[in-house]
Amino acid sequence: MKLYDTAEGKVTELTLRNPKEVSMYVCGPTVYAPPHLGHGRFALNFDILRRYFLYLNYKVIYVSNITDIDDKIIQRANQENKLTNEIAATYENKWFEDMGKLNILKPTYSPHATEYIEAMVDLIKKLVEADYAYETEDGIYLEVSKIQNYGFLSGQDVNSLKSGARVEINEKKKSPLDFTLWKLSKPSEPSWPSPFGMGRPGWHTECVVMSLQLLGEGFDIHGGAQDLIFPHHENEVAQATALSQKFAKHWVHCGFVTVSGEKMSKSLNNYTTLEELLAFHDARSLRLLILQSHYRSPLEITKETLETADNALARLDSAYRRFKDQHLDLPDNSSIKTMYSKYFEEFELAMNNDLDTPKVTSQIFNLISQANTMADNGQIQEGAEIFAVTKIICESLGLELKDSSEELDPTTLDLVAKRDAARINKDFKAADEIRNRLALLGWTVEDTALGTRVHR
RNA sequence: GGCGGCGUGGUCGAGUGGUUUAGGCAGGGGCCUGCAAAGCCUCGUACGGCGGUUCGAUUCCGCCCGCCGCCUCCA
Repeated sequence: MKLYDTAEGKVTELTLRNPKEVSMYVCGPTVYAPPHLGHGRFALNFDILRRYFLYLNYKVIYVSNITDIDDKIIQRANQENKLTNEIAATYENKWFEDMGKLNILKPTYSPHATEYIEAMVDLIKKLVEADYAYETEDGIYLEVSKIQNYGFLSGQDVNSLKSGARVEINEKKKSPLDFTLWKLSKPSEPSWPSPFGMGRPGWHTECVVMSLQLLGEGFDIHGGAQDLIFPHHENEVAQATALSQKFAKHWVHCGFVTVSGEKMSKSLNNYTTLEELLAFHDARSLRLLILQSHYRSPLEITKETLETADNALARLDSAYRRFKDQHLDLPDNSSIKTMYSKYFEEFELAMNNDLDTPKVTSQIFNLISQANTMADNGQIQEGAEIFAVTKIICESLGLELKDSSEELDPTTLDLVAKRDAARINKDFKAADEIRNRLALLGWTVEDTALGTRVHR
């Protein structure tokens, strides 16, 4: 399988530490606010990658951290007059609630920063002892100039980094590029003991410690969104390098969600929360929309693009209803895979090419057309089998198809029955009136050879 | 200033050195249907600009224009 590797700047063959197992670390959220579409995208992109490994029968160890202590959490706690751990708990719950709605698999491990403080202190101690870190009046810093190859991940030349481009330079540091390992706390702030004084760990230290501890040296994939490449991931590498620890083998970064061409972010205040989106759209539409574009490209997520995805999804669901109603005896999934191996080969070929999910969605819609055409021509069984292929592919990407008529309530069922009766009596006026009523209730009626079908 | 990326038909969004098309959505026409819905068939010939390489470039190279990202916390 080929994946783009940020460090190499090109698509390369993915090699695994252990041939049957994939170890991946994906930087998780800092829990101080509800997740927005940008979070949804990266979580979905990496969920899709993970599920594809599962489809290929790899064992996947998926680690994604929860940053539950940092400046923003403290700030939020102060604003709301709450404890930092209350804020963290609230938004961690919100995170997993929304992730659940998006059908994102839970990480194998979700380590919390606050559970790894001792290990972080140990790492910082080693860095200080090895003379890679120094102390100032407000904390411990890593001295970047001592790191060989600093900048290799992000392709940055240390000398040409424009320090202080948009932020004030901290005069206490030896170099503006040096970054915090341990931040000494002010009296009112949450703090943990360390040989350097009471304080809290720097963000970049968290991820190195937790990834190496849970996955071990030389783990396979480290992921995140593109804004983490520099300095966050570069700084993680720097710490591992300083301690001669083998770090991630392969770096995967996904693109941003954009709003009118600009990055969606908290600071630009142009974001939409996942909750807001889910109030008006099927969560599956977001997944489909994300599958239809490449994970490294910027993606506009708007009312219009989501409505488009809603409609496209309806096409998939409608095929699902159609073949489900036939009540056919279909071969099991593994037989389907054998019988229609060429479609699965096509699927894998696309996915193996740096996750070409847009090509896969194109394949999915072509298969749907093929299945429908067959069924229209009386080849119901073959059509249903082709549809089964499609369904397996969709589900392997976390896209579940469903029949909304399963949610029918008795009142609606009664209306449907009355309309059927009217139609049998050729009382089309009455039948159409009922159909209009159903439409007002949000139900669309389909009269099919197998009876009346109603769906959202 | 350094590094990285983008500019595709009404729209979203892939991809590719050339013969036949990504795909979705929207739209036109048709079949089917009591009418619809769903489905099927069908129509629309696009790749920012200027050069270069080539038998041939949207696809490679150079330059230019426009846009965006990172160099601060950021998914």
